[in-house]
Amino acid sequence: MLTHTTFPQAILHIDGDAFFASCEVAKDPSLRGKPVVTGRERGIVSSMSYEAKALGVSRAMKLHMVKKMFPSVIILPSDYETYSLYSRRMYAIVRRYTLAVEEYSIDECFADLTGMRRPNKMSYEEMAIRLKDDLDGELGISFSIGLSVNKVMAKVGSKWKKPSGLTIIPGRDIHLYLAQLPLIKIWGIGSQTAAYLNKLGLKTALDFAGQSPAWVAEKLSKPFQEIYRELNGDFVYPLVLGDKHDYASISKTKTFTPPSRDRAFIFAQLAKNVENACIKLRRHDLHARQFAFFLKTQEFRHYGLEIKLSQPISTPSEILGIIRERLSEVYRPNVLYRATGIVLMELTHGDVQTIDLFGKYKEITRVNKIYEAIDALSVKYGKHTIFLGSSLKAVTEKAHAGSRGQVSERRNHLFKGETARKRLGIPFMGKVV
DNA sequence: TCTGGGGTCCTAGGACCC
DNA sequence: TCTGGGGTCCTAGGACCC
Repeated sequence: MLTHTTFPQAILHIDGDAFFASCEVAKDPSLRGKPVVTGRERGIVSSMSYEAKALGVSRAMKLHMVKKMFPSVIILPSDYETYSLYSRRMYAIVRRYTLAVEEYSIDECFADLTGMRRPNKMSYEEMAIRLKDDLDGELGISFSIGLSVNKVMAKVGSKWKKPSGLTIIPGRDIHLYLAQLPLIKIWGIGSQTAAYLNKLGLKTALDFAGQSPAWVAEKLSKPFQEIYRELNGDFVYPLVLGDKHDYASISKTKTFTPPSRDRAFIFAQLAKNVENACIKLRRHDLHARQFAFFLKTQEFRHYGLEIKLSQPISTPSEILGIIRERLSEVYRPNVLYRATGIVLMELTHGDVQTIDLFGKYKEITRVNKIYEAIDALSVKYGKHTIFLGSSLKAVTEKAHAGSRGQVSERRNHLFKGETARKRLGIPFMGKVV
C-alpha cells in the first residue's frame, strides 16, 4: 500500500549497513551469514557484520579480546580499494534516479529527488523502494534509506530501522518520530550539546523542536539553530554536489606503541607523516601554503606550531627542514609522547607560478620532477616503496614495537630489493631503478 | 568505550587600526 | 597622553561527523 505524499523537497539519505563488513561478504559470498569483522591491521574492530554484533562484538573492541571471547569470528584486514569500488557503484545506482547526489562519505549519500516524479514516472515513495531494490540486489549489500523533507530528517529516517530499513517521514509526521528520539541521536547534536540541553530540561528531539526560535537563538550557536529549523521541517542544508576533490586541509597523524621520548624517533615519525600527507596532496594536485605539526603527549595534550611557507609546496623537503629547526620549541626531553601529526593548510590547486627569484623556481621544478617519478614508482610497485631517509627510523623501530607478525612482514616488503641509497639532494632509501 | 585516523565549521578573544 | 567606540584579521580551541 503506497501513500502519495507531496514533499516540498524530497530528500533521500542512503546508508550502507555495516558497510566494510558487508563489502567483504559481497566480495566473498562464502562469508555470508557468518560473523565477520574488519580492521585486522589496526588491532581494533573497525566494522562488524550483524552476525558478529549479535554475538556481542562491539565497535573499537580490541581484536585479541574478540579472538578470545568469540573464536568463531572471522577477522579480516581493511581493503579500502574494494570499499571505494562498492562506494562508486552505489553512487552510480543512485544517479539513475537523480543527478543531484551528494557523496557524503564512503558508505553514505544524500539524493534530492525533488521534481523527478514526472521524468521517472514514479512517486517519491516508489523511487525510494526501487532504489533500495537496485542497491541491495546489484551490490549484494543491504542499505537503509530515509525519505523526508530535508537532510536532518532524511538521516532520522535512515537510522530509524536498521539494517535494511526504508522509512518515509512526510512533513506532517515529523513530530511522531521526534517524540521518541533522544537528542543525542540527531545528526549534529553530540554528547556536549545533548548534556547541555538535558540540563535545561529537554529530553526528546520534539522537546527541542518545540521551543521558540528566540529561546534557541539565546541558548545555542548557529549550527544548532539550523538543526532546530530542519527538525521543524525547513529546508536549510543544501546538498553539496560534485566531486570531493577540494580539501580545506590534509592531515596525517600516527600513534606509536609504546610511547617514546626519543627525539630522533619522534622526528622520524613526523617525517613519515609529512611524506604521506604530501603524497595525498600530490594525488589531488594540490599545494600547501601553510602547515602545522604537533606532538601528542601520553596525557593527550597537543603541543605544536603553525607555520607559513615561503611559497605553495607539494613535497616534503622544505617542511622537514623547518621542523628540524623548530622541533625544539615543542619537544621536551622528559615528556613521553604517544603520537605526532601534521596538517597541511591553505591548499591551492594546480601548478605553482613562482617568479624565478634566486633560482628557487628551478629548484622547485627539479624536486617536483623527482617526486613525479616517485609517485609513478609507487603506483607500479606499491606504496612506500621509496621513502625519505628521515623516516627510516620510524619504519625500522616500528618493527620492534607493535605486534610482531604483521610488522616484520611489512618491513620485509619495504626493504625487498633494496640495493643502494641514492642521493638526489634528498636522502632517499629504497629501491633504485 | 580510558581514547584510531581524517575531516569541517564556528566562536571567543587578542592584536591592531582608525 | 588619556579615553571611548568600533571594525577586521588571526589564532586557539571546541564540537561534531564518518
